[in-house]
Amino acid sequence: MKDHINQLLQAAVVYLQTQDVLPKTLEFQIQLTHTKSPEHGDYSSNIAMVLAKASGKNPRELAQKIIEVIPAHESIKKIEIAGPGFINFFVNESTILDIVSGILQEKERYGFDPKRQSYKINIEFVSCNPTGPLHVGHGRNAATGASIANLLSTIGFKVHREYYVNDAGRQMAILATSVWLRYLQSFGAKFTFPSNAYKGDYILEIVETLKQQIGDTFVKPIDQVFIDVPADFDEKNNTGDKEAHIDTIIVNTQKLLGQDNYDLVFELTLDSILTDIREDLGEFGVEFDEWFSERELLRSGTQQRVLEKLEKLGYCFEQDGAKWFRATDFGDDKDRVLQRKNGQFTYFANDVSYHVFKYERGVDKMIDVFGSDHHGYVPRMQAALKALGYSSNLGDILDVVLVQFAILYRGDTRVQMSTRSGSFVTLRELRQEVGNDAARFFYVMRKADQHLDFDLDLAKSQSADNPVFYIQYAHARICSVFRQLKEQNLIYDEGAGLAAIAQLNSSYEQALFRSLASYKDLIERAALAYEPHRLAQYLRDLAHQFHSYYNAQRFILENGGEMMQARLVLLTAVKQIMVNSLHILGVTAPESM
RNA sequence: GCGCCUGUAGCUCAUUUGGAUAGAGCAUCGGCCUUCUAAGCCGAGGGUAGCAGGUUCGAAUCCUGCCAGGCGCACCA
Repeated sequence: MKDHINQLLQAAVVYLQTQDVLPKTLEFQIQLTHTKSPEHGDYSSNIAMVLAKASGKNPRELAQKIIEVIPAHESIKKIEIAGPGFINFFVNESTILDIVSGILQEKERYGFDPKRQSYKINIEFVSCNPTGPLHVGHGRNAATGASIANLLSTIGFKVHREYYVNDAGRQMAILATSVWLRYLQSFGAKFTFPSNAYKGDYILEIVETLKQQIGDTFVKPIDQVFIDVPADFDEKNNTGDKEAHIDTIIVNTQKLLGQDNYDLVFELTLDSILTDIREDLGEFGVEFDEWFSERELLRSGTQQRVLEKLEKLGYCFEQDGAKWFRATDFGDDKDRVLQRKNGQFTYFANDVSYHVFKYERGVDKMIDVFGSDHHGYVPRMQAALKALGYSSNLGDILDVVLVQFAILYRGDTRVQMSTRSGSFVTLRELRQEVGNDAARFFYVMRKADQHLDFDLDLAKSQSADNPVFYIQYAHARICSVFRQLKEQNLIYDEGAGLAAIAQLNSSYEQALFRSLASYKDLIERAALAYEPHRLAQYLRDLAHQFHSYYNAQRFILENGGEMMQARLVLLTAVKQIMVNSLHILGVTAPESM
């Protein structure tokens, strides 16, 4: 319907151009929106106001001209000029019928546009270092990324969900070493645990697994571990170097264990943490198509290839023995090192190659979901891809979604999170406390780049204050109506309901129709803007409209008949849209509560 | 110092990418259950959109300058 009105307007303006009412050279774009209020009709366009100046007419006058050349159409009831020059379209009942029957037929696929299937979108999210369990910050990234991915695939795009596993690098070496040090402690070794090592309880669990496999065979004398190790950082005296301290211990660890045994500890540690993360996310309803390993990337040697390509293009230079990328040529505020003077590639170089990897798989769009503390990193990444000449017909080849951290509250008091002590609030703890549904919903109900106050008490509360329960309750009530229907041995006749749908003309029903009519448009906008919070907002509104309707009118009528069937049809459509929306957000739709 | 983000009702936030009278929830006050789940509904009060300019038919939204807060400015990852 919307497309149709769009075409009518387009044709009208072009026609006026041929009649010299409007300049022929004029470029314009029709804007058509769902209206906020019923008195403004169903769709509204501002085109007359936009073109008023160029036509030399006042907006209302021009609007009148446009309306005059729009041919009569069966599905448009009337067209009005309102306010400063809006053109408002009122559609008739057949449009409502189209929308409702469309929802009933297409069900969970409603809103899916097959034309988009040829577009491949790669979305990378969570991607946190496998050095420990996910905490509540990662949870928001996971919920946001998953919801965006669901939105995009719901409207038709081919979506590839990917987790980049940072399993190379120094942090992983520190982790594996931490495990071995705890292992030694468990056999009675006495020493001060390095300040920069990982101290979480999960390390102890990994140690237990390790011991089951290898017993005490990896035990080495503790004094050898600390041979030639520089002093650790001392907070009191502000002396020592925690980085040099741990790095030397890592070297000693590898020497004492030998490569094979060290690898065994490393792999076991990595595997155990990745398994945990995978399970955690799985339970949270977040699935990935691919877990891409950084080590695989390094083995592929792509960095060298990327470096050569950038060099050939003339975007590299050498300085102080290192190879640099001229990022400032592409809008970054500093040039960036790709290869250090010791020959090692930087994390940035690896990340560029990773994106090259993704691009070469044949994607039309890459999306990265980052914590917003990484925002400084975005310009250099985009600069590199621009330099490599990557483009897309979906706009920029890389879009970055920045996700702000969630701040946990228990009522009014802020829950302190500290990674330093090794104890923090994990995603798993959060899920256990408030449940998956509340967590998924709360994470995305605010704009991603906005700080989120996550109130644990509220998320747990089973009351009106809690938007998740409010929405789920609406769904459960609809299910309950149909249960009652069955108990009373009444039949739901969809055909009869659809035929009688024009009888639904109360303000409650009209409001619900308007919401249903705008759903498609809403998920498209939410998907393309990467803004799942809009859907959360929509759901709350839809639930509210339903609850009002529920309180005002009865659905199961004593004499049954067309009116009852028509209302049941409306409820079925509302229920379907609720289920679809909740599914996108990863929230369940319970049939009873 | 430079860069990015944010500032909307007492609180937490929306505002369909510049549209019509800036809307929800919480909190406060007042009503509605012998009828499909009261985990609900209806009503009331509450606003100079940080401040000051500018752009235009029209600004919370775009531009400039201040003020306040957050984050980032590594041959770390």
